[in-house]
Amino acid sequence: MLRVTKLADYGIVMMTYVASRGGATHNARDIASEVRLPLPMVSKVLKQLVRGGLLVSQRGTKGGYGLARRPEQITVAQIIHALEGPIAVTQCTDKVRGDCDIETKCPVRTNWFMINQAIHGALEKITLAEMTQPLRHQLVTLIDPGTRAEAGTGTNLTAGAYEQHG
Amino acid sequence: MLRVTKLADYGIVMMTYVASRGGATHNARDIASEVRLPLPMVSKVLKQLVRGGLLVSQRGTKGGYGLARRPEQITVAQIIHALEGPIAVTQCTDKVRGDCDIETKCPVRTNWFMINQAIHGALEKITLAEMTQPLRHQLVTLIDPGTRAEAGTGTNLTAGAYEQHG
DNA sequence: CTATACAGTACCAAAACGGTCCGGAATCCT
DNA sequence: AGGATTCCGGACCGTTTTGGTACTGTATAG
Ligand code: FES
Ligand code: FES
Repeated sequence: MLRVTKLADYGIVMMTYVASRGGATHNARDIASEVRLPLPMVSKVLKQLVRGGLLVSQRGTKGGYGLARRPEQITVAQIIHALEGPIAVTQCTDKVRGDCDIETKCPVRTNWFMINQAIHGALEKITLAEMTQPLRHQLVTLIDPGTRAEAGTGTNLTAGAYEQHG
Repeated sequence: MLRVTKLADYGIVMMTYVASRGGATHNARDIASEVRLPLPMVSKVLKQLVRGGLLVSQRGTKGGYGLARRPEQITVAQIIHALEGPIAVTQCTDKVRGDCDIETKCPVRTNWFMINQAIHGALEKITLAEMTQPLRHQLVTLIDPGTRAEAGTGTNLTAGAYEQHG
């Protein structure tokens, strides 16, 4: 699965909606009806996004929510982080010590750490500005194929722009 | 979070252990004591790995588990798939139709799909052979920086205002 | 025939998820 | 000032998933 929670999913949809409407402020009710989600849920997500510093809120009659900064400065990683905490593929990648029982014996810890870093770095590079339109840049491979072996199983992306280096 | 379940985590540790010991067969009890996990859990994971076609099993007195193919042919993505189903970051990336309620209105569907593909492709490229030793190849970027917009060298989170309010 | 070791499945507690609700607090309008 | 509007901070709760265990059955070596 490797799931992201629905909260984060909703959050990204909502952020995308706000971003697509320029910088104007929208209240929760409008957003809810626009993205077709129940108001309480939308409200909850918006609150967390404010806490995460991605939106700014204005109370009162003409209140609402607006982006905290330019869409180019808001990344998918930040949204996920705001809604479900730090990105950590396993429980052992983030902690420094003592959490995992088999830690010392574990031969894959460092590997997970690097995989995690890579995924995080990837999500960090996708901005809201890019989400408002279908991604047109190429998604390329994550791993430097220095040690490719013969793992030539198919199902690759059509990695056209693939920069080989080293 | 973007978590992988503990089952998959255990599975990778166990697969790595078996791979590091060449192709010999190991029984569940040995593996359990070696990776320091309770036997029933280890047994459960191993069974699922067999069903997923990653291990082969031999019953009887001298039975045990062994790799189904060479470590270079076994990928992290395959292990995750065997233990927790197809990799799908959101619920809407995998299904073809009708699952999501806001589907038609959703502007980020295709983007999620590509992100998902990229992550899957990444995990598909990490083999067991590489997991047995600390990754020495470089993890590189996931996104082709062709259409970078003006995201610039940023990561400047404290960019301050972006005053959009009236 | 018997001990060993995997296979399948059912079961259960605890945690996380998804969603709702309500009493405040700030802001605007009259 | 007073009320209407809108966000804020929680608590709350049913359902699903996760993490882990147990038990019965089947194949195999000796
Ligand atoms: S499983 Fe926890 S450190 Fe490897
Ligand atoms: S959230 Fe389901 S299709 Fe976009």
